[in-house]
Amino acid sequence: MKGNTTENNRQIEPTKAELEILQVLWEQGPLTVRQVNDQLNENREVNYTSTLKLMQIMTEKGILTRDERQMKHIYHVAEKEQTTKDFLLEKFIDTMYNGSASRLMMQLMGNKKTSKEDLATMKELLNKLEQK
Amino acid sequence: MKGNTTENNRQIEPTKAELEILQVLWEQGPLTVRQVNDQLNENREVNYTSTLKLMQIMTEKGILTRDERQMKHIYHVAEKEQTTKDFLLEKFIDTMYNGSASRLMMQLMGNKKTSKEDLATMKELLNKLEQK
DNA sequence: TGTTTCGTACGAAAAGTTTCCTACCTTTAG
DNA sequence: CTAAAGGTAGGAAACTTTTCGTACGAAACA
Repeated sequence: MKGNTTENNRQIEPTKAELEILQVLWEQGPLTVRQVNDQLNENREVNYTSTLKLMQIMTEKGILTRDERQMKHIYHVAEKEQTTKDFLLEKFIDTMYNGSASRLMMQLMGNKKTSKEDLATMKELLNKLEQK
Repeated sequence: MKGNTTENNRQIEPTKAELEILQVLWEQGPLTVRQVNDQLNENREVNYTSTLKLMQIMTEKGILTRDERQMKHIYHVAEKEQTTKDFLLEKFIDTMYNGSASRLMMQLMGNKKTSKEDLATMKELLNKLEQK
């Protein structure tokens, strides 16, 4: 009931572990499994074949594509980073703030972790936007 | 490695289904399982005992507490709504925007789904904040 | 050339999450 | 008093996600 052939145009929601891999690829561009795995191992211990398997699955799902011309396959992210992030942000706002971006904004401003610099930057951005 | 006795002060991350239940309780205040289940069934079919089980698990985990004085137990959210949302938002910003709130902001402004009203509201909020 | 190292593929175990069946108790209606 | 309705508890099945063992081929190197 998930991967049917007729309606495959819907964004795929990456799992937690998949998102970790996406983050690495977003930051560092197309990489081999070895490179991704090394990167992941900076944070936590992961077996090479675990990362490999996950990236294979992601390729099946269409989240990644790969260049197989060399033995060391090179993996690319299929969608644009922005597209995926837009989708995830939207979903987050929907479930957490009933779809209201300004409600998220309010939360952000009340949050102790949001720095003054962040707030200043936001203001600047809004001003620039207004001038358009 | 999860529910040890010494270090239990860390925020618990609700699963997807758990979040659904939290949303109902956040909106409607303390409720019985029946009430929560009815609410969930407005969106999708869920068996009563599934909801019950989930809420029992959430109680074990400390996400919910319950008043057992009546046969129909009444479930409360243990943490303040804001506390949990702060936590989840922070985690989201960490994984998606490297911890930078203003980067999220930028994304928000570029997003087609963010309405003009939202942007206006945000600006207003920032102005108010500045005056303090 | 033989052996060690590094790569992919695949299946299945392990872990995590969600769903629901069954048992049994309490309350309510007849 | 009895039957039906509605409640909790617990275990196990079903599904999803994550991890890794094993097999096997290609490349590097002694």
